[in-house]
Amino acid sequence: MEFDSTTPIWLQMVSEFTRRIARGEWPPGGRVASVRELAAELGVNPNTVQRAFAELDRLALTVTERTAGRFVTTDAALIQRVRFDQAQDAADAYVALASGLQLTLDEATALLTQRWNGRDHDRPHE
Amino acid sequence: MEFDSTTPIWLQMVSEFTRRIARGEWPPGGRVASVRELAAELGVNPNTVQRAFAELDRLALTVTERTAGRFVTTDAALIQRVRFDQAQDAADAYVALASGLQLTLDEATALLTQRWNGRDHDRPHE
Amino acid sequence: MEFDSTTPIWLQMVSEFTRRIARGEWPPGGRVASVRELAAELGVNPNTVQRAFAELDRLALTVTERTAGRFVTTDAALIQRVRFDQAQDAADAYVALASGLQLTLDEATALLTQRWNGRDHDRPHE
Amino acid sequence: MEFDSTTPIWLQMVSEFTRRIARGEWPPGGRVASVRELAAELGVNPNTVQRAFAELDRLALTVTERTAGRFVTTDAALIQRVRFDQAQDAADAYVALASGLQLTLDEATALLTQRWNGRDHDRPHE
DNA sequence: GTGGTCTAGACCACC
DNA sequence: GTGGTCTAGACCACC
Repeated sequence: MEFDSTTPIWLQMVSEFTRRIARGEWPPGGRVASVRELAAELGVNPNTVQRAFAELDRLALTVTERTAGRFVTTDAALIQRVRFDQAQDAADAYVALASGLQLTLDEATALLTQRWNGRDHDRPHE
Repeated sequence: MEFDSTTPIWLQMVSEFTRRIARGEWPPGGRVASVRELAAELGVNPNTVQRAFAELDRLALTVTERTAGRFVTTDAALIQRVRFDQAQDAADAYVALASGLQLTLDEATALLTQRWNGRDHDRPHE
Repeated sequence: MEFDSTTPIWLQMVSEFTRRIARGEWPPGGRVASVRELAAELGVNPNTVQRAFAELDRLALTVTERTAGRFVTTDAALIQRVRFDQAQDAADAYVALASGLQLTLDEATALLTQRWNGRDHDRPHE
Repeated sequence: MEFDSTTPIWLQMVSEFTRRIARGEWPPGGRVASVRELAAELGVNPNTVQRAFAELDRLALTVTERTAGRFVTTDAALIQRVRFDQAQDAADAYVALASGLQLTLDEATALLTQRWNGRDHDRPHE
């Protein structure tokens, strides 16, 4: 994970971790790596990771069990809601760009279908 | 226009100006503001703007006429091609995000239609 | 029972035990658990419990009978007086907070009635 | 302001500052002392004060204006709501104590009235 | 080992 | 000057 310098790192981490939960990369009920582990892995201070998780806890996307660690929520409806929000944001971005380029909805839809079907199922690397 | 610090500014300007041409904000055959003007407006060094336009000239998206200034190409096919590339990139981004969220094509299409129809038609710009 | 660190523990125990007698949780004439038992239960040094009871004995709220153990007073008037003091302290605290919040007496009374009637009658204890 | 050691300092500050706003000690629209000033005054680290205000900002009880400082909200309805919550908490505490002492609502009300009318209007010190 | 809090101090943008 | 972020490192409770 790379950070851009215009947004606070902890906020970027909130977005990234939310995305991982929405995508199922961090499955419901699963244990997330410890604050210290993630800090080492991402090359940031544990306090910064802590701050990000304080927000995820507040959003109830993660729950903390004092000594056992931190876990992804098992609230399927909440995860579904987040997943929906993420999808909506993605759709809005496409709408903004496509309509800015003077595409019609039909053209935008056709293009979507074409790119969807032709997409790389096994991208070579990165 | 804001710049992120991870990519050279001139490259970000190439993208931005290309987008303006693709969207018709800079109409075909229209005169482009001078390097000095744009540099002042964007708060960057004129050399940086110059470098961006060197690239646009190379792509034939702009043409420089010694004394008269710099103009957007009138090559409709080229503009169309650029517009198409931009739309394709936007579609690909949506495909990547939506499929990452485990949406089906049908869901992605339905969401696109819904957000398209419900979008702000007269956002106050920003 | 939890202790805060700003006041001597034995003093906090005096308050707590007084409260129990005033509330009737430790009924008049009833035998009080031994110093050792209470110390173990509360996780404190027996000497600390002893000190608290020395004070309760002094206030005549408990009486020690050499061999039989320690008992809550049967002096109904004394218990009544203590109960009254406790109630008064509680009322004073409410008065201080409510008047600090610029409530009128009428508002404070109305709120009291409302909260009294709407309270949990069978809280699961905690 | 004194801190007890059982609750995080920043949380105690949230409570205290909320109380000040509810009581009108920090009037609506008024500027609050800077993070650095408050930290010095309260003898804590500026980061700790910052953390408390992050929460107040989140609750919209304060608003931050980048360079000018931080101000109490002018949202009268919000302040009213907070004031109401505080009063409710105070009433609940009284209800719990009084009912625990086996008082009837009539007794609790009578006691309230008595202590209200007899209260110290000009306490000598502290 | 786990998470949570706090301090000290640096640095940033914005004015 | 203002608020905001981040690091380094200590210390705590809980197991």
